[in-house]
Parts: sequence; structure tokens; C-alpha cells
Amino acid sequence: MKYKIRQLLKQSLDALVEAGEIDVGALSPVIPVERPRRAGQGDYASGIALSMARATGLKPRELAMLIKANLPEVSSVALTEIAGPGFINFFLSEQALIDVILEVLEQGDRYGCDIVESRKKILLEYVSANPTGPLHVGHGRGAAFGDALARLLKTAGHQVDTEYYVNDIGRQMDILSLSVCIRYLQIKGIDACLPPGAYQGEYISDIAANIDRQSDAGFDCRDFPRLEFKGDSVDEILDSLIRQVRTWLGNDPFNRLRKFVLVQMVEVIRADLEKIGVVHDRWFFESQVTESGELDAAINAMENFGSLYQADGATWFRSSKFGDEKDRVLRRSNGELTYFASDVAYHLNKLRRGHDLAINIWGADHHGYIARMKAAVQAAGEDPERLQIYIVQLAALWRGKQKIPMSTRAGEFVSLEEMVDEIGKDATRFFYVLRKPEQHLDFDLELAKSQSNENPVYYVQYAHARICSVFRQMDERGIERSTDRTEASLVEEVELNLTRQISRFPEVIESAAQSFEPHQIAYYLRDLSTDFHSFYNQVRVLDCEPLMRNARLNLIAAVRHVLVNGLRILGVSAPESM
RNA sequence: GCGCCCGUAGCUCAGUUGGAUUAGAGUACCAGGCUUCGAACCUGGUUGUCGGGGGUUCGAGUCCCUCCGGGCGUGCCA
Repeated sequence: MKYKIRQLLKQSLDALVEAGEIDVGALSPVIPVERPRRAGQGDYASGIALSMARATGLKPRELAMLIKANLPEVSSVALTEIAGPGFINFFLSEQALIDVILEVLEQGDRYGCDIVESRKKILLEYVSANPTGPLHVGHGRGAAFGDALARLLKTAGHQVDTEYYVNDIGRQMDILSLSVCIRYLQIKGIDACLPPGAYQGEYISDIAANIDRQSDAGFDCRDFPRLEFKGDSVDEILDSLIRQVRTWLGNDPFNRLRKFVLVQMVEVIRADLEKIGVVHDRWFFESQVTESGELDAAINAMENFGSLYQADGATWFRSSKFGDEKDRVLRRSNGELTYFASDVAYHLNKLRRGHDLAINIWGADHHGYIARMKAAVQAAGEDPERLQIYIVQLAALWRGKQKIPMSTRAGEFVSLEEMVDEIGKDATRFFYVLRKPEQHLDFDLELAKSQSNENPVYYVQYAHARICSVFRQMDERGIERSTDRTEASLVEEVELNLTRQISRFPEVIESAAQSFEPHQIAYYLRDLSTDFHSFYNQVRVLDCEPLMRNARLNLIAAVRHVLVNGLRILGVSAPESM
């Protein structure tokens, strides 16, 4: 409908150009059409006359009158008017509103879907937390946002593949394995203790306990030597301990242990995500790019483009040439590659899989990486515009007035699993997605728990359950609903408001998908529910004369479709009763 | 110090990409509404120097500058 209004305006403008009333050069490239904020200002409004007034040399209201006079007449528009400084307001006819309901009923689950003009192939990477512990509530935000965005973009008509990138090699994995190893020794009755800086969470012991039962990673530790804490710093002690364990076990057994720990950890994370309904299409491991030679190839590519240089025994990437604030190390002076190096290879891999766009959702603690990553893909010969990186702000955790530190190593975090168990999947997801991603989130656990009953999600779900209940009553009373009778029976203001709200849905999806803002859907669903509850309290659906009853049944059937379609985008269920 | 994000009602947050003499929701508080389709709901009422100050123009919560306050980042860490 919005598109249709725009067409009408375009036709009018073309006619004016034809008649020599306005100059071609004065035409605005886009014709603004929006939903007015206030009632009484029509269903749609355009400020085109205001934005073109200067270029035409006419006063806004005069231009608006010219445009209005040249608008083609169509049955769906009952009235146009000029208001305020020069807005052109459009009032839809009642029949046009009734048609919206029939359109929703006809399209059902597809209403609001496939509305983009150009369909894109998108690769969306999100969460990608290091596999060193269960997900905490901070990760949950990225998960809920990323998943909702994926569903939103798919709904809008894009093709979306989702991916989780796992850093499965490197020092953190060694420290993790060491931690598990020490817990394993303790289980076996060997005297050993965790050094500072090791992972201390309970899940470490759980994994250690699984070693004998589920793997070939176990080992005979009767003669295991006493581990010595050698070194002056936390890091030196850790490195020394890792060497001791690796030496005593041998390389292969140590790698088996590491592999086992990784698999277990990934499984923990996968289960955490599944608990809130998040399932990635693909898990991509860092080791894939190192083993396939892509890492070397990526470095060679950057070398060939002349973007690398040697200094202080290390290999540097001249990222400052590409807009980064300083150069970055790819290979350290001790010969080891940095994580950044394999990240580059991974992103090149993504960009070469045939997607139009690769989107990353990163936590705010990574925002300093954006410039260097885009610089790197450019230095390797790819278009940096095809890599879009979005930042989701971190969640700060509070318990009442007290801030909770979130450290994975210390094991003090509040796990995502714990929260979902406490307040449920639907409330968790709605809570997260009710905030725009760049907004800081102060997450009060006490409040979240107490809110589980006043969370806005129940307001929306309740609307759905109520509608389902009416249809159950309808069946019990043996009433039939027909979509054939299209007589205009909806005259009450609450009915028309509700219908207008339904008609907005495709526009909301378009807008939300265009700006990557799933929260728009959440707010829309709340508004729709408000209009529904208001309607429901004011008129009777079943207890009224048959023609009107049928029209109202069709109306709420349409509302139900929209609620289901919208909640589906957010990954929230639409219960028939609650 | 520098870079990015944020500052809107007591609290938690929207604000249609610069629009409509009156800036909106929820929550909290007050007063009402179920013998009838689900009261997890509805109907009223109260709440603001949009952090402060300047600027841009027909028009600013929205854009620019500056200051104040909060968060994050700023490693040959991951």
C-alpha cells in the first residue's frame, strides 16, 4: 500500500513535469511516504512538497495543492488533504482496510514475507564465543540478536546462512586442557592443584569426569609426577605447567585430551544455544584454515600486495594504510602466528563462498578489531564493503545493587543456562531483543526473575491465546467462519485501528530488515497486542449479529497470523493457552 | 590522551532516518471496570530545562562544535 501511494505521487509529479509546472531537475529522487504519528493525519502522509519546495521555487502548500490536484483517483484512497506546513495526507477507504484482512487470511504464514526488492545471499556469523566455558548472559544477547536478525532477513526474502566460528587452537585451548587435566588427576586421587589463571568453573570438573566414560583421552596417572609451579608470573607458571603435562603425556595423548576437551566444550555451547532455540547452520573451526593452507595463502596474498613488512623480528601488516590507527602483528618474533592472522584467513574464506554479503555480530569488546579486519580483507584483494561488522553492546550484570563480575576463568559468571531455567526461553529472548543492540544493557537478575510474570512477552502471547480461545468457543458453538462475505461490517474505531495496525506489518518488516533492527518487530507486536486487547475489551466477537460476527472473526484470525509470524521472527513461541 | 557507544518521566526504554502549536510506551502511584467470548486484560488521571551550552534552517530529541557524566576499547593477549 505504501508503495501504491508512492506510485500515485510519482504519477502526479510526472504529470506536472509534463505540463511544465515544475522543472525535471527539481524532482526528488525518493518520494517520502510515512505513517503519521497522530490519529487524524491520515493513514499515510508525504512530505514531498516540503522537500521539493525550495528547488521549485514554490511555497510548500502551493506545491502540495498542485500535486494533490494531479493525483489519479483510486478506490482505495477515500480522501486526500493538505495539512500543516504542506503535508499531503492520504485516508484509505474502508474497503481498502477490509481488503487488508482478506489479504492476510489468504497469505497466512507468508503475510509480510519476501518483501525485499533485491534478494541477497548473506552469511551471518554470530556468537562465536571462545570454547573455554559455557555461555553467559552477555553471550545470550548476541545469540538472541543474531538469531532474530537471521530470521528477520530470511522473512524479508534474503537467503541467509548462519555460522559459528570456533577458535579451537592456540594457548587458551592449552590452558583449558591443563585445567581439565588437573581436575582429572584430582579425581584419580593425585595431589594437584589449579594454578591462578586456570579455568575454575564447575564445568571443568564435569568434563574431567567424562574422560574415562566417553573417550580414549584418559591416561594412567599413577606415576604422574608432582606438578611444579615454576615462573614469576601467572602466564609463565601456566606455560610451564602446560609443558610439564605435555612432556609427561607425550604429544599424541595430550592432543587427544585437547581434542576431547574441545568436543565437550562445543557440545556444552551448542546445548546452551539450543536451549533458547538458536541453531547455527555451520560450525567453522579455526583449525580448518590452518590445516588447509589457507592461512599461508592469505599471508602470501597480503605479502604480494606489498602490505607486509618485517620489524623487530616480527611480521607486521601495514593496516594503517587502510584506515586502521596503527599496524598489526601477524607473526610474532617467536615465530607464532597471532589469532588475527587466522581471523584474516577465515574472513577471506567467507568472502569467497559466493555470498553477496558477510555480516558479523561482535561484542563491544571487539570493536577495536573492525578497522583492522576490514583493512586486511582489502589488503588481500577483497572488497571491504562486502564485510559488515555490527557491534552489540555488552550486558553488565547486577544482582540488585551489586555488580557481578563476568570472568570466564574465575568461573564467576552467571550462565545463560541458569537464566533460561529461571525465567524461560520466551521471556529471555524477548527481554534481549526488546533493546536495540547499541544500547547498553544493565541486566538485573533479580528484576529479570521477578519480571518473568510481567515481561511484555506475556502480553503478546496472551493476545494470541485469547484469540485461540475465541476460536475454541466458536467450534463448540458450531459457528462457521467464512471469508466469502466481504461486506464492510467493521465500523468501530477499535476495529479500524486494529486493521490499520495489521496493515503496517510488511512495512515494519521491511524497515527492520533494512536497518538490521529486530527490536522493531518486538515493539510492533506490543503495539498490535495493545490494539487487540483494547478491541477485545470493547466489543463482543461471538455474541453479535452474524454478519458482524463473521467480520470480527476474520479480523482476529488475521491478527493471529500476524502475531504468529512476528513471534516466529523473534524465536518466541505462540501458545494456544497459557 | 585517543577511538567507538550511550545520556529522553522516579525506574526500564521507544521515538518511523530532519517534520505536524501537545515528545510517547511499560513500570510505579491514584480512581474505576468481570453473573456474558480468558482480569496475565481494559478505561481514565499524574509525570519531562530530551545531560549543559552554542551553531546549521522554514523546522532539531534527531545533524555539527564544545563541555559534563557513564560504558567499552586502545598488547608481539585471546
